[in-house]
Amino acid sequence: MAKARRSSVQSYAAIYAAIQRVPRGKVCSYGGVAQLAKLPGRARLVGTALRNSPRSLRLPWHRIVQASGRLAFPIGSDPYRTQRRRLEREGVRFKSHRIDMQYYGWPASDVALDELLWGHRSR
DNA sequence: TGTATGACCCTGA
DNA sequence: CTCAGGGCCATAC
Repeated sequence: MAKARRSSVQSYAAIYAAIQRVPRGKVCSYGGVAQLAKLPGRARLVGTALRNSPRSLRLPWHRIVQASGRLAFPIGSDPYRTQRRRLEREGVRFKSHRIDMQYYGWPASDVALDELLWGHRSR
């Protein structure tokens, strides 16, 4: 069976929707967004989608960081400073160019992720 | 049509 | 901590 693959347009939509869900003051990794968009293993696509995202969507793009807690842009670069400023304005603290994902990461656990993916308490 | 390039990630050394 | 290797794959040229 060939893996059913959504068109990139559909994937982008799912990715943007996932990004919109990240709460203020929290951050999510590229891979995390991919999972939320039901595109596991495709973190790279999230970066691509973000890079090509229209300003009109007003996405909270700054809340997407690397799984390591570092920003994807080179330290000191213009976009790095912009993203960091926007995060700090929301209360996200940096420790030597790094964010504590245990503390600021969202969703907070695999269980929380499941609920987001499959809905609350299927029971 | 082939190759290169990335706003990535994980594992293992 | 760094580094390499393998996976991922839409885009650009």
